[in-house]
Amino acid sequence: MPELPEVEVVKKSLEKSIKNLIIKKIQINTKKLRYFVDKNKINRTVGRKIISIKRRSKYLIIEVEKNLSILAHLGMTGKFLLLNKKKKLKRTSFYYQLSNKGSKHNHVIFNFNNNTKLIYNDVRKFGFIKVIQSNKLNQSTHLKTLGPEPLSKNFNTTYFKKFILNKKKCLKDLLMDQKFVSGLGNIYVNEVLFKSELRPNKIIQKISTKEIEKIIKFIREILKKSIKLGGSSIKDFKDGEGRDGNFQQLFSVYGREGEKCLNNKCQSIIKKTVISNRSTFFCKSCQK
DNA sequence: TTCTTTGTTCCGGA
DNA sequence: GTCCGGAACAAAGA
Repeated sequence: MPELPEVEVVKKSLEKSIKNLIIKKIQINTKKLRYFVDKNKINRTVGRKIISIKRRSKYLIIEVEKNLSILAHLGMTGKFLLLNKKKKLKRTSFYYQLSNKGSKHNHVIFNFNNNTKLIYNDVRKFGFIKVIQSNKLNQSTHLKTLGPEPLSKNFNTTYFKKFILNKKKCLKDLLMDQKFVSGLGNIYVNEVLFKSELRPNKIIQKISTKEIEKIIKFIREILKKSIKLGGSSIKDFKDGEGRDGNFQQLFSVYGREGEKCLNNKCQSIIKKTVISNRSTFFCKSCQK
């Protein structure tokens, strides 16, 4: 699943490959992704140069000349793929190989002035691509309610304490709340709570300052490590190979129901439960 | 056929 | 008004 680290890797990849290129043509092969695909609006970017690539939470923002931005979200299975002039996959900005079977899910294809192409491919069609005026991005429904970036200085102990005042949620729901901190998804929240040795269903009013510090520390640590690995695995990417193996190895609890806890000397088995309709994995011995 | 999976938005109830 | 939890959304594999 594309979570914050994956989107960050995509951003860095696109910064190297499509910045300063001019959009020559856009092929749109679907009427609807997560939302209606507005061909007219998207086509307004044709003829304009790409001036910056940004990430906010899990959103990717491709800014073009004259106050337009392409806002994209990868949803569950969205990915950007880059084709060079010989139509060979030059570098994927995400971890799936583009198979022949997968090409029917190439929904939007950007053609650039140097004959390279950027393909938006999405099997589940749960992602989206929109074009918005750059100076109105922050007021868009998608971005306006987002909390601080988890890797920014604004996300700190003081902020954490202030936000949870008079709130009743459990810890997992808090970390999943994009208004609290933006960009953490189910997988990383499971991982952070395991490392922090805290129960997902712990009531947030019962969390100590030390525990808050631990949570923030592990959020930063896990995200940074994942960004680093994502980057290296794209560099080492070879045709016909996904990066599934490497990617999965990162997880300490997610998807490990029934398996032994990975902490030293712990003999417990990882449990699975459901919180707010999301799979939740934890060790009942290590997480208090 | 039904269940599961993902993140965001929307909506009803408290 | 505000907070919170759950449903809906697309699509496919088990």
